[in-house]
Amino acid sequence: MNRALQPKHVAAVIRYQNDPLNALKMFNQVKTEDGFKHTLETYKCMIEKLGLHGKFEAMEDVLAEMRKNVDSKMLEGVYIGIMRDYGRKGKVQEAVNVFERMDFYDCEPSVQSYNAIMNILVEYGYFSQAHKVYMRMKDIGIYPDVYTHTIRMKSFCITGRPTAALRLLNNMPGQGCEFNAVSYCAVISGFYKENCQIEAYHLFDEMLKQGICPDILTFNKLIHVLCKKGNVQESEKLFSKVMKRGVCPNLFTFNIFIQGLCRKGAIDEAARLLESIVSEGLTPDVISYNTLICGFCKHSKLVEAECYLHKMVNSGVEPNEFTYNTIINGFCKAGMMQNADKILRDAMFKGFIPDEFTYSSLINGLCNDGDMNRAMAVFYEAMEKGFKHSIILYNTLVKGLSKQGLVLQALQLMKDMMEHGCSPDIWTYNLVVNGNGELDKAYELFVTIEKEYKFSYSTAIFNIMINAFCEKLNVSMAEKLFHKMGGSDCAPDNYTYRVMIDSYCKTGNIDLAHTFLLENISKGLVPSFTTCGKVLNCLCVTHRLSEAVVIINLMVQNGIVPEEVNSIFEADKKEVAAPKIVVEYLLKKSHITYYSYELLYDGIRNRKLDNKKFKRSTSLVSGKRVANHHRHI
DNA sequence: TTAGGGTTAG
Repeated sequence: MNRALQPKHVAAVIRYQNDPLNALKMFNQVKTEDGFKHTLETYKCMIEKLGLHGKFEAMEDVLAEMRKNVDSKMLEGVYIGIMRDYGRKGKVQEAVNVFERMDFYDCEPSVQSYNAIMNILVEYGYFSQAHKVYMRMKDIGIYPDVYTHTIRMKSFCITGRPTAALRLLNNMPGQGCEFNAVSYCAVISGFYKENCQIEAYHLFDEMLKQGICPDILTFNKLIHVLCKKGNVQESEKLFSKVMKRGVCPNLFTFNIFIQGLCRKGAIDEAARLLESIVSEGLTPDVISYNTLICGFCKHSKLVEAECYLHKMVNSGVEPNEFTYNTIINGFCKAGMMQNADKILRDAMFKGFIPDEFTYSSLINGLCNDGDMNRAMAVFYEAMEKGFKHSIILYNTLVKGLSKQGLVLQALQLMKDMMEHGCSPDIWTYNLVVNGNGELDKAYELFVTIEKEYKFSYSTAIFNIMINAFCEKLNVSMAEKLFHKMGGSDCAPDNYTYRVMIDSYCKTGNIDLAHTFLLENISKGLVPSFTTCGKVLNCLCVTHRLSEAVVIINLMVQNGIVPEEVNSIFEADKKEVAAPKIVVEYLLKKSHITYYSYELLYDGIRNRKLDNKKFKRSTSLVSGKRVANHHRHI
């Protein structure tokens, strides 16, 4: 009979079923149908549906069953999909596990799988792990493709090194990969992110001149970087260029521009742009309105925000939870709690269920109003509604209590949260300790927390305190804490050193600034150019030139150099040029004064180089910088 | 759906 159930029908039903567990029920039921067997297609559909909805346990069960019935070699696509699902939900370890077990289950990962896991690692900031995957892939003999390179460029851009990304881009053709608009735009947005507008625009131009033009999707990503900074002008400049090449804006493009105008503070212009969308043959959607409403709220134009809430409803666009939360938060921030309440009630009448965002806005607003009783009531309501592990809700109330000077209650809340299995984070400590702005009490409190509540301290918590004292130029208290760190298990990190060195420079204690910088470097931490520059200025002003030159050389030895040094491949040239380049770079970026620059420039030239010491160090320059960078992650 | 698109809270 030809009427038998076919896999493609089953797959279609799974796809159209909204509830993943209902789909699973059906999936299991059809197994009992006479003569029916699940295929790669039906398994894949089922796994995709469960993964998309985060039903990972059920998904793993189906996967285990699939392994018994489908040839392992065919499963790479399924594994990649599962990695993506885990990645989307932030389950990075689970994604890695899937990747690591592919071999075991007799499915050899190809470049696609390597790319997939590398991308997840980079997205979540595990740069050194991503690099290890890359190295392993090369060791095995798999060739990286244009995706691999783009992911690596993205990793460099996220870590603020667009020049390194550019070098990668330029090397691609030599490795048998043609670059495309996506790889170009990754580097261009990397430069924009770092405010290197000239370099970015130059590269954009170069791309177009080569006949490579981004499609609207790639272009949108690029201008989103700019618009998030409120740089609409530059976005428009790029926009007119691609328009000439036949690229058409879509609704995403408009929404990105609306966001840019709002960020820039040109809300009325943003509103006009929204109105003009229709004349382009498109229709503003809920995100267009939400973005604009958010803009009005951020600029305290609550009347206009509410006006657009009504406008969207009248145009047939249904507000969603973003809309309500945005406008409720707007009213709460403005101290208009009654208005917030009215919107909330109307929204709930229409079926809106308050979530974490709503509760935190309300608690924040009530605290600012000084209405602690209601704030607590809303907080406990949220706890009952199932937000027991919400660090943000705890922090919101901790902030409120601390600001009102109710520090003991804030501490009690901190204790409660720990008892509920929710660990306080840096925000919590910061709020409790600095919340009421009375620093003299803060130290006592710090000690109290330690003794009475037996909280385990971390470097980050010490840093909060040290920074607070340094900001008030109370260096002796900061020192006291710094030494306390040595007595506990919390090692000072780069941030601790930066803060300490900064305040020594500010208060004119050059000896200690100098000592701390040397200690910082000797511990293998990498101080920033800014920090080095500050100490160098102090040393130069007091004519301690030889000590300053030693620091420049230490910077070179430890890879604290601008990118261009790494592009010098000949060791001899590098030896001579690196200190000079460092000094010039420090001046260019205004880390040192012109006075210091002149002294240092001569100092370097006149100093006889200790060749042995130098030779040993320069070969480490590029490698060490990367290693240090990874250590911070 | 292997790299590349828009909105909310401490």
